[in-house]
Amino acid sequence: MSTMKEVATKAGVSKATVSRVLSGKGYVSEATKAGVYKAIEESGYRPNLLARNLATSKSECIGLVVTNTLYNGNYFNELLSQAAKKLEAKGRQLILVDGKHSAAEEQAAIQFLLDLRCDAIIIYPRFLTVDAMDLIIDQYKQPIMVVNRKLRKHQSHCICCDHKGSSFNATKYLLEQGHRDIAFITGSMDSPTAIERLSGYKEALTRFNIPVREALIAQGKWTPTSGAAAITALCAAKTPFSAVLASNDEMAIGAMKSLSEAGISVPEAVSVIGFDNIPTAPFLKPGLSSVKDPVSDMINEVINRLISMLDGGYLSHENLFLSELIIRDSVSPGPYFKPTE
Amino acid sequence: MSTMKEVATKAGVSKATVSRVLSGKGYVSEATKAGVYKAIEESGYRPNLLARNLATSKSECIGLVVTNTLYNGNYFNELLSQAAKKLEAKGRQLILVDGKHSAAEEQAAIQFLLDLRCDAIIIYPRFLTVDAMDLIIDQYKQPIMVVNRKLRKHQSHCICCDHKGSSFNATKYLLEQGHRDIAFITGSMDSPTAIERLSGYKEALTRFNIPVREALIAQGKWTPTSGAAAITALCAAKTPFSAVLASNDEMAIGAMKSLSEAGISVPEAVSVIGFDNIPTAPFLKPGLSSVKDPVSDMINEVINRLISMLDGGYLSHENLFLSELIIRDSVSPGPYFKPTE
DNA sequence: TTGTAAGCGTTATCAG
DNA sequence: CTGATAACGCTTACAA
Repeated sequence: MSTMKEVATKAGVSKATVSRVLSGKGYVSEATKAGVYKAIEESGYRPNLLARNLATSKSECIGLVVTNTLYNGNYFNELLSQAAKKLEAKGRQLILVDGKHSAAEEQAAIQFLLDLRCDAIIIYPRFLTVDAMDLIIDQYKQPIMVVNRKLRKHQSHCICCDHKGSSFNATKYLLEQGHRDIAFITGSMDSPTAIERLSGYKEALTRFNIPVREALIAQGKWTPTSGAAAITALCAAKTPFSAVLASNDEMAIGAMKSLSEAGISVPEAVSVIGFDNIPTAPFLKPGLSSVKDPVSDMINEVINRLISMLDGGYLSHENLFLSELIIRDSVSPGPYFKPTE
Repeated sequence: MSTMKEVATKAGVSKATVSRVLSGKGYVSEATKAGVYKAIEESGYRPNLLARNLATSKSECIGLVVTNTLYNGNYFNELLSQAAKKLEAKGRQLILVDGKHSAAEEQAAIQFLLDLRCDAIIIYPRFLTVDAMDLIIDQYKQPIMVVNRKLRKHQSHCICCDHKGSSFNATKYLLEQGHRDIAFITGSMDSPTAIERLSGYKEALTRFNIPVREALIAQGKWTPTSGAAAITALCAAKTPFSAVLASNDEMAIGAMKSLSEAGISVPEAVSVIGFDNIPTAPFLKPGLSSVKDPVSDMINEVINRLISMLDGGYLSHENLFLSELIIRDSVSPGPYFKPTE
């Protein structure tokens, strides 16, 4: 592949002139400009970004780090496509790299992006602690934003969804409809999101003076299969429930399947609410109610903030986003599943 | 951030020695090695990948180009997570870049990766023609593999799924079950995949001496909503059908919803088959049959081939993959929807 | 308006 | 075993 030097000699000018033509910086006469373009055409020249970025210490691209274990599910899709579209509109390239399976690898992925001199970085962390991230942000000058985790030190470098609040609201809604026996399916408990959602559920019960019963809480692992299994476990526990709050839509879908196989109709006998709002969920029959996670809004905010750090512009300070409850079918406290009858 | 030179002076050696220690190439005495490591620790040194890659013309990473309009749906998730996991196992980084909205931008994304000196590139094209891609492969020395498109010239640089064959098989299956009035929901017709699936359907009908009726073919756009709309259109056309073949699962799900809202039970009255096998599909009630697209197998093959081009190793030559038909509920020719009765 | 030359941070080839 | 030194391809003062 031909280099700038070759273009230069072919056009009968110096490298510097070619560089000027390409970057649009500095004065170049129209005549030589034309000559340079011609030479570029003829030689099929392509700039070497490594060299360019090395010389300038920039790259016009923004990195995103996500663990490959999260490369599934609607949440990730929403995150990725929003980020890409928004950045496309801002004229920058998004590059996604894999955070793999450990804090060390997640850290390495960030380093990789940093070492590539990405202009800015977005982290959707899975293994790194908030302290580790605070440290990284301290260490490097590139703007870094963290999604879905509340940093201790660099508060303006993170955006969170108030999972606890959303979960609280969903539970409160069910309580207000008259439900008193509400089962809960957790996510993987090594995830902060799962923990927050569980605590929102517990807090709402407490607020309504309803005891938290462990028999009504089943462990899930975010997947449809685990949601189905949770229902099986719940039924086996012989504690009646009239509603189920699942920590995500995939598990809610699995739960619905399991319920209907057990001969329990949804939503007549039991109301099911999930989180995240996957695109096919509204098409389930019977309808699944859902709590819509505001990923797109969060990503928008993240990118706006990154761009303003880069360009220096308006900086909003909204840090915490709340989910929106979407009720698709009537959620009633009606006659419910009583395995002990 | 400190450079290699700083580390070198701090350790009292030359840059070259530090480089040797880091790369493990060449002999370095244990004593100096230790000194270098100590200096690295103390200075928090990080290698500059731009410089390294510029000097070596490699990057230990593999690029993937996909248009952001495809950053949704299960197919993409499967593609991405397989690629990441497989590459993780092979010790390389996957980096995804956005092909955006046109052939030019798709081309630019490839150039970007090439210019970053990615070791190899995987393209899941949306806008580029096969000829354009054949040309690119000619032009650059980096190994490039194209997924889901049959190249004219570089046959060993592409992997395809036989969408026509799969669709043919699914239709054939329905025909063998006794179905004679099979409706078809297409994907977006600007996509080769959509065209192939439609032609497989038509060919199967023809093979069974059944006329292709346009009234039984509805246009979809890959989304659940468009699948639902297609059913509405089909019903409005007043042509009875006993089975529906939808060009993907999302549309099949939408179709099922629409059917049941119209009071038509699935699968008793109508059998529905989709393509691609999304994770929540098995949890739908009633069950959705599906044709599983072998994305993971294809990606595996792509990466194996890429790695062998890079390392020089065994090179298989399987080019064409066929989907697997997954029947989840009985597909019977039973009494069916007769809007004209 | 254009050319020269000094970086950018590595690697790699030679000598020593 | 280690140190100079020349690349790698581009940008950017500084001169001319």
